[in-house]
Amino acid sequence: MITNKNCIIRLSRYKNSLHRLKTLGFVKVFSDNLADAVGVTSEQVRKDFSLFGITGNKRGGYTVDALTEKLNTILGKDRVQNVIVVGLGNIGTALTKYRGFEKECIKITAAFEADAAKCSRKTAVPILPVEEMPEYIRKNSIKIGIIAVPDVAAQQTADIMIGAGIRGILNFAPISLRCSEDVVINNVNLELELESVIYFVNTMPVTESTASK
Amino acid sequence: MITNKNCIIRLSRYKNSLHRLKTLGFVKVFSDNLADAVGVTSEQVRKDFSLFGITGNKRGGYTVDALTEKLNTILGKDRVQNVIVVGLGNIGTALTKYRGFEKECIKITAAFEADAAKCSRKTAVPILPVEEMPEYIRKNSIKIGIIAVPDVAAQQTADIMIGAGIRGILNFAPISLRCSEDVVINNVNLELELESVIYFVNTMPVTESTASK
DNA sequence: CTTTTCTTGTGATTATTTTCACATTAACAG
DNA sequence: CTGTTAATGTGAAAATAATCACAAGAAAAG
Ligand SMILES: NC(=O)c1ccc[n+]([C@@H]2O[C@H](COP(=O)([O-])OP(=O)(O)OC[C@H]3O[C@@H](n4cnc5c(N)ncnc54)[C@H](O)[C@@H]3O)[C@@H](O)[C@H]2O)c1
Ligand SMILES: NC(=O)c1ccc[n+]([C@@H]2O[C@H](COP(=O)([O-])OP(=O)(O)OC[C@H]3O[C@@H](n4cnc5c(N)ncnc54)[C@H](O)[C@@H]3O)[C@@H](O)[C@H]2O)c1
Repeated sequence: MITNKNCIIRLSRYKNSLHRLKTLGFVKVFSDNLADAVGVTSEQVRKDFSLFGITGNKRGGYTVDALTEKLNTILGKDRVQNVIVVGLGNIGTALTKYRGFEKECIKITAAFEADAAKCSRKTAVPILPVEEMPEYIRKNSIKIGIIAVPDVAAQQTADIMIGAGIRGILNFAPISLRCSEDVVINNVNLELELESVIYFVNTMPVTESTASK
Repeated sequence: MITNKNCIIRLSRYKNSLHRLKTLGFVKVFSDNLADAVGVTSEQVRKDFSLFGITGNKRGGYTVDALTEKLNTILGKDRVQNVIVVGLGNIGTALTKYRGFEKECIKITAAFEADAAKCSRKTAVPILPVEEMPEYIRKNSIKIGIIAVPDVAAQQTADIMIGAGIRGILNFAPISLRCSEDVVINNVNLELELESVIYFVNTMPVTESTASK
């Protein structure tokens, strides 16, 4: 089984690039084209494909449509993936309003809030009281959830979600969630991402091209 | 020079954990404590410290205050880091409103928008016309910027930012930005992060503890 | 039909990151 | 003061990931 997250992320990027290449009129692509589009080497592209048994034509490259379909199947984009959001603050709202998920077969079916004043069943994505979450997860067999609650509430929220059947979590709270091995947790810590940029900028040697600016 | 991003992210995590441990009354910590808090091994903690010349006491561990200070210095948290945001839509607004950056010495000093209707010099963080951005960057020696504009505008925005002196970018647009080697780009692609969770959930074998749910 | 050209697919190699294993030493107990 | 214990610090080893190098085969050219 492939456990390399970077590899999966690259597959997603290839898929996105393919989409752009198709709109440019490409019918076939070479590993070079994808490599350039994504910013990796062509060997990396072929190696990634090789891991998933994706084959092309010697000298003929890959058919855009066939490749797209294979990638979509691998990435679960052949069917709609239902996702819930917990915590309708700044981040939760941004995600819920974002229209870009639809075309990726990701559907935010409901949001859950502790603050009753923010709840409403009339919005495009219903905002429900967090107490209803476990039942909702069970009834709708939801497997993926996004945590956008304050850090102090995050672990408890995760426990409830997992208890109800959630198997994968995208977590925006700046803490390391603890859970059993069979649940996937992907932590997106924006402060850390920014801090890492800051570190590298402060550390990087000043070169000719940046010195005078 | 350390180029391992994961290592820098771990340093940030250690720093955050230290803060929590201190509020719990810890004066000294062992590599074990930090390892547990962050979810890595204690060897990893010591190895990371070793790379930066951080030393503790045999049998005595590390003094919380001294360690915090060293980490803060390495991570550039000994002084305020000024950052700008470009694109005041869903994500840009969420980041600009977020109060958690302050305590991390990260200050969003201004936001820039193409839509004049969204601009205002009276908000807590001024929202300025994007035309003013290059001048602002130069005048205030801004080195770090966040891109939260639609994908089609992202590369152009990056070019303008870099041209004016920006050295590091946190990019939320779902495209691979191209730039010279001496600029740090950290791409946060939320769709990809979610897709990777979806992939692993769909792929992971169903175990005893998850089967019945 | 034969040769040349171009691109895939992958084993081998190299590089990077993590883990192991243990020498070292400070603190403590007796 | 001496032995024991519990931690650090770091080379060596292992695991993981990326790159290299090239055989193989399809398409195009001659
Ligand atoms: N906004 C950002 O730019 C940003 C940046 C970095 C990290 N984060 C992190 O992301 C998370 C969300 O940030 P935010 O700015 O959206 O916060 P926020 O305070 O705006 O929103 C949190 C929301 O969660 C709700 N909530 C609280 N407890 C809950 C519970 N138990 N169940 C359901 N809902 C609950 C609150 O009512 C609120 O609406 C936080 O952990 C924050 O640290 C946010
Ligand atoms: N919101 C999300 O949850 C989410 C999720 C995944 C990816 N993204 C990506 O993040 C980026 C921002 O997303 P969003 O939802 O905030 O979009 P949005 O459309 O809400 O906001 C974009 C903002 O940028 C402004 N803008 C456009 N061109 C500009 C320019 N050249 N200079 C300055 N400002 C400009 C627009 O006026 C708008 O206010 C997009 O690239 C999107 O694909 C967002």
